[in-house]
Amino acid sequence: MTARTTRSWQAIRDEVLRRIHAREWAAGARIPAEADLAVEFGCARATVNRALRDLAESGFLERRRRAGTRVAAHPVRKARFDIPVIRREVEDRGGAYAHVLLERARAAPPPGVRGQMRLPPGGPQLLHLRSLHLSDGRPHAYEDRWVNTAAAPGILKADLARQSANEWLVAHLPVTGGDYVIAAENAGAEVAELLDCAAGAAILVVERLTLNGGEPVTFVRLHHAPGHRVQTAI
Amino acid sequence: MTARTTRSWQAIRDEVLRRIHAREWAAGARIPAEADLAVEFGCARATVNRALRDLAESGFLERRRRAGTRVAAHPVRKARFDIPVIRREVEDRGGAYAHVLLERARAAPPPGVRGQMRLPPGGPQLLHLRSLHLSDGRPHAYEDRWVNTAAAPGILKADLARQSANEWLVAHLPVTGGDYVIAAENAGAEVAELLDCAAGAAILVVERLTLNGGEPVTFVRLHHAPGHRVQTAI
DNA sequence: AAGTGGTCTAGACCACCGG
DNA sequence: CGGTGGTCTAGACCACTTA
Repeated sequence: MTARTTRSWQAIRDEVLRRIHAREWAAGARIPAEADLAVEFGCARATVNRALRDLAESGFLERRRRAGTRVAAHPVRKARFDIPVIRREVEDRGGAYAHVLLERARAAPPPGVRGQMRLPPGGPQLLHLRSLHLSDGRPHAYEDRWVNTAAAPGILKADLARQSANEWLVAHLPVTGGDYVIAAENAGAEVAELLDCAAGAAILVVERLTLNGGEPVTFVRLHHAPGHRVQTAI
Repeated sequence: MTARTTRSWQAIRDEVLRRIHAREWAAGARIPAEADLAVEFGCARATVNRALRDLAESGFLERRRRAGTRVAAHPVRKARFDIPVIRREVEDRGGAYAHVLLERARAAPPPGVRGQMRLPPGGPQLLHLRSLHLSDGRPHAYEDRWVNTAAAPGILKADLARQSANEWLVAHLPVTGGDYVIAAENAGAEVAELLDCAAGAAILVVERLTLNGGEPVTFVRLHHAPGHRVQTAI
């Protein structure tokens, strides 16, 4: 039924998007209220609301009570990408996954790490883990991780040579927030040897801080082997 | 009113999330149907639907008709980040923005670019643009862009020395999809000179393909100055 | 075939906040 | 103050998929 189709919230979303792109509704301008659009499209206001809410989430519209809905003046594209467990990242690319635990020690983190983890200076020691993730036996990523054992006491009893800290944490602790940073760095001598590449090679570095209810759980730096790409669809 | 609060969709979402994290509902297990939860929470099914739909979007639940709703076996964190116009990226960091158009020519793209743009071999020439984005007069990013003039004819008349191609395209053409890739590369001699850094320095490279209704519009490679970080909150 | 999520409706109340 | 979006309800029909 076309009549039904043109009343679906997706159809309304597409029509609104068309008007934005066609400049029928100019950037920054106010668009009709939900109630008016509902009359125009011959549907319930909730249906219009669903469509406009979706467009607002995508960054095309800005909505405020009383002030109404406006076409975003500076449409900011938003991209989403997944942060999988590394084992899955490797396996999804068709590689056989393995990992090697290089170091496991309780230690005081350098001030920079403590700051990144939002922990006060002079706090307790943390669990320091260094490991190598392999794809088909070749280095995929080198991981340097600090774990706040106060937030994850159980990890002290885990066999991290069998199950990587990455997977243990995902399986045992919820993540309520954190930070994610991507940068490029030249491989130092140690990283170059671990990743079996030339010193100075451009390395994609991912830093990740994860929080559980505001409490810092772990901070990890992942050095990916040269050529690694983070990809996402817009 | 607490009774009202506990019936809001956010409250239901939080309670469901709590049960997942508390293992009351195990990973991979099926959870009660919407109708049952609506009875338990004393609310309308639409309210439960809103909560569960939100959790599914966040990756905590997997929903399928008839099969029901399950706790995601491998919770995949999803991060969102903004793709702003470069001018805004610079200005948001407190820099004064400027840009320099280095080259503007019609040319045949190398096969790799044509492939990335999903254009057939031997097609028409494209508009090739190279420019430098500056922050407080210092290099911020070097841009190498190809524009499919068949999809954006108006750009041939634009004064791209005044308004960057980036902004012109955002202002004149909708974006319906594309690809986004982040990688690390060693600076070659040309890039090093343009970005005023040492040859071989690790450079964060962003490749972006944008489509308009399935038609390729532009493919751009952005080489960011050393030290650049792409950051997002999880 | 039937259970489940996806969506729509018509109406209602409310929170917010601009004029 | 009053208009606007945010949300909730009770009910309904439908699409999909699996048992």
